[in-house]
Amino acid sequence: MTKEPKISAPKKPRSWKQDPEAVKADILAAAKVEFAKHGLSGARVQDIADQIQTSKRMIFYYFGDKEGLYRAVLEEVYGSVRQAERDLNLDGFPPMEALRKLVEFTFDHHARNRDFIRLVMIENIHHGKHMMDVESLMTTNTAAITQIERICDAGVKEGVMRSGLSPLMIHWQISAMSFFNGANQSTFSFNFGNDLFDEAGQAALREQVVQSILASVAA
Amino acid sequence: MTKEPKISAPKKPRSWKQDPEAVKADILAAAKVEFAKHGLSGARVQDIADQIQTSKRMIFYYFGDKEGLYRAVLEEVYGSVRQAERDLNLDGFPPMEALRKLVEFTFDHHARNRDFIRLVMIENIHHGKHMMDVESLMTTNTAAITQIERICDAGVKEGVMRSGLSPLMIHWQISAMSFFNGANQSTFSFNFGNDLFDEAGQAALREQVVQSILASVAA
DNA sequence: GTCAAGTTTAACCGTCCGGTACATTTGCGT
DNA sequence: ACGCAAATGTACCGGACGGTTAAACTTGAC
Repeated sequence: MTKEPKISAPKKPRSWKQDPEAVKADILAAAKVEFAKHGLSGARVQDIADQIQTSKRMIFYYFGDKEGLYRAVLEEVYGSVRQAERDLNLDGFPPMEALRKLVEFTFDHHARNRDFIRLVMIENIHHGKHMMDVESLMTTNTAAITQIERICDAGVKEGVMRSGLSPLMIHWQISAMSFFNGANQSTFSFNFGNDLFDEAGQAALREQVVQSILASVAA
Repeated sequence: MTKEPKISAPKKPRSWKQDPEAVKADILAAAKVEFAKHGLSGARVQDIADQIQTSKRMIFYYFGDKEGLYRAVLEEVYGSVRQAERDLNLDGFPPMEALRKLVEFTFDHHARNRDFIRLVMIENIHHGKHMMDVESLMTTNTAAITQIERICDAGVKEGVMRSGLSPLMIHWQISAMSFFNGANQSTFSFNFGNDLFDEAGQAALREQVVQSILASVAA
């Protein structure tokens, strides 16, 4: 009842063999959960080690210190989000439909990845100072913006969207609402009730977000 | 250069007189800043005491423990926000204009109160568990919603707004964007550049938020 | 078989920090 | 003046926690 160890997928036998990559992956996965749950200072290195079949020592061995581990987690989660944005291809659809799909995708993606949201919240608490030290994140994230840019260009050309739209602002708006939905659920529902967060409420909210974005770009 | 003590406004002389209310207020003000800066586990009780003319001892004397102090801070900041929402009166204005003013007020209010935003972020990290223990916050916050409800009713009656609008969702949307603007500035600007956060960018963003809300309620 | 590099363990250390014990001072009522 | 309770100062404790030490084990190259 008290222990539920192991996270690693079945890879190498690894009973007592050396398999550093798997150990690192296990640590990273457990750390992601633990940092998302408790924040940087709130997370306990010992607790992370306890989650999996390894020792605290190994965490420092592979990641240097607690902040190094935290940075590795950031790198991983942001990397996969950027990848997801690159993979999303909406070029075949008419502009308004493409934009709708993009909003829905973003909304759903945030709803599905609460750990990501929490890690971003935590990083913002720290003024983004740790992600600044992650080399792979130093490049500006262009994929998400150019995606919207293409949609807008097409939309304007077809006469269904206003001209002079700012793809960056549109992305900001979509992110804002998708993010807030997960990030502030606790305090919002405490203050205003839980109606927006059951299944029906979330569906309505999602559609409302879509509508307001579409309405604000329509010609 | 190293010390900048005292926060208390000029009240009682309080050179070495007892003035518990002022001490409590000082502690609360310093704690608000410190918790907003570093989070619950990240904040140091000693640091809070160092900010003002008091000792760590007094903090535990008046607030019991660290979490008690944190709860007191939550109570104070949420209380003043709710008060601000109650004080805002837009009844004299035409519906669309009233809604515009409400959005602008909310956006600006969040921009001005970064400490509040950060404390709410922190409380959400903790799943809102501490605010649940604050009695004065146990009542649902109705003022903000009924305000919007009145505007919507008037708007529908005048034929300038759609019927079937959800005041709760509108409030959610306004909050989402106003909140995100302050909350995620660090990570957003790191990922997508700083254009939205200089003076011109903020003005444009504010207007964009207004426009998208108005567009989504328009008849 | 030997050796070095990589990997893992268990025990440990120093410090930070929330919280407390206890003495002391202050203001007020009488 | 005196007593008493509220308020404050000082010194300290105990445990948690990030990080380290030193030695052992595993593996593969030669």
